[in-house]
Amino acid sequence: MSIKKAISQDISLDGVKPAVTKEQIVESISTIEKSAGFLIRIAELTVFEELYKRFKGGEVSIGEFTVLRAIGLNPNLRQGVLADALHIKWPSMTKMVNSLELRRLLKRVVPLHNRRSIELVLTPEGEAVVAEYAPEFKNAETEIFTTLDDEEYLQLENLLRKVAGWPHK
Amino acid sequence: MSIKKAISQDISLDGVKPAVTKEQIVESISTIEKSAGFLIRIAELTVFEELYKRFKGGEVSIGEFTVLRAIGLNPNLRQGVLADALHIKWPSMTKMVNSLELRRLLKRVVPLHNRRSIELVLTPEGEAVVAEYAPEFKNAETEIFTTLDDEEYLQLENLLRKVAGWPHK
DNA sequence: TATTGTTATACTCTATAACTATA
DNA sequence: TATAGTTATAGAGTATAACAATA
Repeated sequence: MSIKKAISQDISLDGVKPAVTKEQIVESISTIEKSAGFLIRIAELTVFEELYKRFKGGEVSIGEFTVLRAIGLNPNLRQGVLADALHIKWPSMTKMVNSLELRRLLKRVVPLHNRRSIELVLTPEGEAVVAEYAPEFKNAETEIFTTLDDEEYLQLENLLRKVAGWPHK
Repeated sequence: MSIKKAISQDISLDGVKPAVTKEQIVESISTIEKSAGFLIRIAELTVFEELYKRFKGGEVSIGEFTVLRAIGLNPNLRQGVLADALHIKWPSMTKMVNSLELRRLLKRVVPLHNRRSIELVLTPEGEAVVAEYAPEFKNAETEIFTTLDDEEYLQLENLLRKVAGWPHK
């Protein structure tokens, strides 16, 4: 149930005055939301829930799609570098890459000049999966950010880049 | 290892030309980051990692602190309303509240006018925990958002509110 | 019959440390 | 000795459905 639905139901509960009024909730929100860190968490969950709807039951998870797309954009990206860039722990990345390799969506390549390292490339099947789900991802984004106009979207993007330590304007 | 360290190590690897150059990484970042949804995820992980450092080994987890603080700000908040507001599933909230109640940090109160519902209030011990960790949380925020000036911080806050569907300007 | 919360189960994700192979 | 990745393990968090109590 959504917070909005919960609130509207609460304030009309059986005609009895509720313990928590809409005004109290909004007040609490105003207080809690002073923390941008908290808001990032809530926004992230909002994004996840929207993406989850579109990816569940599909061929790849949201995380797997993100990894595959990153590899598609950066063929021969080193596994550890990719893990660090996406904030995925190395053991988790190993497991994910194992699974994706078993499903023939990517290949591990060991370069001659440094046989400790592993580079990742998509198979044609992997590229097909990226192509298939990219529109879903895009549509989810459109849905998530409907409340922002173009300028606000770009502003948000740039501010988040700064927070994450990525290149920005 | 941080992405920056990984990159700097990679490009100077044994004096051998690496398969992935810094320029390629930056290029990939520029492409991937077109997605604000993805960036919210990365920013959220950045926030989490900073908070995690400060909360690990402590009396409460980050999630528990967030719940306790919300209850402190909103005494007698209904359990389900709180769960929805924080995007925590009801079964998870039940388990967390069980644990917090066992540790005497909060109390469940069943109101007379609706004995299905459960209201939450902090115990004095719970209030002490909130008071103890609130500065840690604040300091983490300061650390996380050093790259933003005051105006940018407020902008980010407002944009995230819009995305999350919370009240905004 | 709808609401509120709990239980049970299975699954994913994560953190951590110990390990192998290579440089 | 340092780097790159893997394995093993234990814990936290989540989704889902079935359940009980109350309205």
